[in-house]
Amino acid sequence: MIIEIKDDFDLGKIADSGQCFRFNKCGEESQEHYSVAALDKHVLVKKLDENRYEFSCDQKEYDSFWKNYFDMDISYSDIRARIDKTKDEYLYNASEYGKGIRILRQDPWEMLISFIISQRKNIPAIKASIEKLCALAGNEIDEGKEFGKIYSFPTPEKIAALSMEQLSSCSLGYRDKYVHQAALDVASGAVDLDRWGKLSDEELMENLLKLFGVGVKVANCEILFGYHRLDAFPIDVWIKKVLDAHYQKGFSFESYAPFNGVMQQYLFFYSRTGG
DNA sequence: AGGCAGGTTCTTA
DNA sequence: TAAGAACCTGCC
Repeated sequence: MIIEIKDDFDLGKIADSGQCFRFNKCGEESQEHYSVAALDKHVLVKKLDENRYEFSCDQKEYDSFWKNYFDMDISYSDIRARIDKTKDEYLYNASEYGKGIRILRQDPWEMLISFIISQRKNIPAIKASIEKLCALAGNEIDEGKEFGKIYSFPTPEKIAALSMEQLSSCSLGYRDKYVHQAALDVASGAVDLDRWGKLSDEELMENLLKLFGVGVKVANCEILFGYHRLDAFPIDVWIKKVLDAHYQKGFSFESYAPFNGVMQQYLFFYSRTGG
């Protein structure tokens, strides 16, 4: 089905923005489209022209899932408009360069595991580990003729039931015990990620930091990408370089609240692939 | 071959 | 309480 999207929406930039790991470009140059997997859903999205996109799902699934996943109720062009070129030219340039990025509304469980795995790994390695984990413990949700089979992201119960040997086979390295413990915590009910969504920012951060293998950076990624709290500002090596090089007097968080996380995405994407 | 990659935990003083 | 080392694995 065809969807008209007028706000910022660039699949390639979203794919490279580091917030999602099951987003893949496929097809020929002229027939380019993106394969997107989230939890137990999968869709192909193809750009037809400036504002029109073809989704491989029906209207019902778009309305009930993907519309929310792509965060279509928020205007990212309005958020970009808050940036004053005369006050922060670097951020302005980053936002122009990253125009089209949106913060996806992803699942807290999937994001928690994904970002625990992400530590001290590069993006291709993160994606490879997640795909192995999905193939090992997820369910087949799409036969994926041209791009390989697509599996759902495993439930906490499924991961909790894996042996350490099976987890190791996903190239998790020393993170295998973190993933295993997180799965046990959630499957047993000791950790209730849905309920955590109702907590204050401070309480949510406090709870996340108690999890084995979760430090400040991973917790902030979970808050921003898993809970879609757009003011969270994860500081990784790339953002640290940006802050050191361009913000010695400090980044003006107060100017962009409650959307500092969106600014973080522009800075991250710009520093990695642009200037 | 040695260093490093979207960090966190563990060990020392 | 705070630095510094250790950590899996894969890829230059």
